[in-house]
Amino acid sequence: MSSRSETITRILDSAESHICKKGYNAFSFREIAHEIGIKSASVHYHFPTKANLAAAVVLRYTDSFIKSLGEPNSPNADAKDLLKNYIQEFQNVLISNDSMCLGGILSAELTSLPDEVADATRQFFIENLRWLTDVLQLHFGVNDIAISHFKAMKILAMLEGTLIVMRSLNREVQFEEMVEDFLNLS
Amino acid sequence: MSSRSETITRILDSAESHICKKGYNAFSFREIAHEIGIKSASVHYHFPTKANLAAAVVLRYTDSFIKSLGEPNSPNADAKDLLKNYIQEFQNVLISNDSMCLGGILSAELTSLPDEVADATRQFFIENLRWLTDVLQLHFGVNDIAISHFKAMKILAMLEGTLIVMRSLNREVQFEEMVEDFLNLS
DNA sequence: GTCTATAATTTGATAGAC
DNA sequence: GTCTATCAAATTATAGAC
Repeated sequence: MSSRSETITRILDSAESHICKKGYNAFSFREIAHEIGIKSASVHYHFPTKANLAAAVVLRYTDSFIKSLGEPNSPNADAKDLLKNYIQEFQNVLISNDSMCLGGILSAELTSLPDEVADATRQFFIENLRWLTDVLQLHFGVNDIAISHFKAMKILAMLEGTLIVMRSLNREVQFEEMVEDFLNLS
Repeated sequence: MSSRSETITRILDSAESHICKKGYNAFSFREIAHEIGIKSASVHYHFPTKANLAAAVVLRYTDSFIKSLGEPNSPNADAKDLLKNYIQEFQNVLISNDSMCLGGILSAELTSLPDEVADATRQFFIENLRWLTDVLQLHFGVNDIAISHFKAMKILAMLEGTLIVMRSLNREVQFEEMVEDFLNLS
């Protein structure tokens, strides 16, 4: 849709990478500027404040993440493939070096975030939960809305928690086993 | 054992509270000093560096957390009570205002932490996993070590993830339902 | 759109008096 | 053990030239 300039894209890419690795409070405009070969004042030209930049990062991340999951309402979507793909997205985060899920790391830091960034972070989780709930209701016959919400929460929490725990324990995760677990929908 | 001075205890308390709420990169010596009514230079007298202080916080937290869980080897320990108590500890974190599990928030920020703090954080998870694995093996007859490790990881990840997700979604968690889930050990 | 220059503030940390 | 005073560095952000 809106064709962002190359510079803006590179700023967002760099900021996203830094936030996923270290969080909101450990990256600076100078770092990002240096990384893409401009000065920090030029970053401020595109994103007036740090909160503004971080919020833009989260919105783009959420949008691209949800879009990558596929449409739960699509009639020919395979139910288990949808969930497998979802888990695969988290597995990708684990594989990409020293990174966390953007939503997960920001949610951990939530109390220290500017409102703008905290709101965008909450939205990430709301949209994830909505997608998961839709999949569970449409494809797994979980009609009770309280139950489907609980199961969706369980899946999301398990994946975020796995990233958190695996960050400190360098053990390789058996994501395959987790997939099975979830598909059984115990 | 070592009788720490009142001041040291208050510094550690304040630092722990700040880290649990905002993470390592969003608290300062001045904040803590002001909170307990001394000057930041006096905090440096007790803890030379920020890394030093944070590491001390994590070590104390881990020690007290594990101790509070009860001894898995104790012959008269009730198996389900041990696990229920474990989950209760996490529920307490959720109830205490705007707080995360110290290990969870630091693990999210791991790449931005001084080595000293990162190492202490890893140790928190190692000791949690050891305790959980012991409980599973001693009381639930999970003899296959790979399986008990996986189940322990699942429980720990689920609890850390629940804290992360619930921080952004202000929904009340059905911990009771989770307890049932875990006790079934699906 | 990018730059130089700089303001205003905060931070981790140290020296030395009491 | 706590204080005052201060440093050196980093940070977010702005003004104004090109």
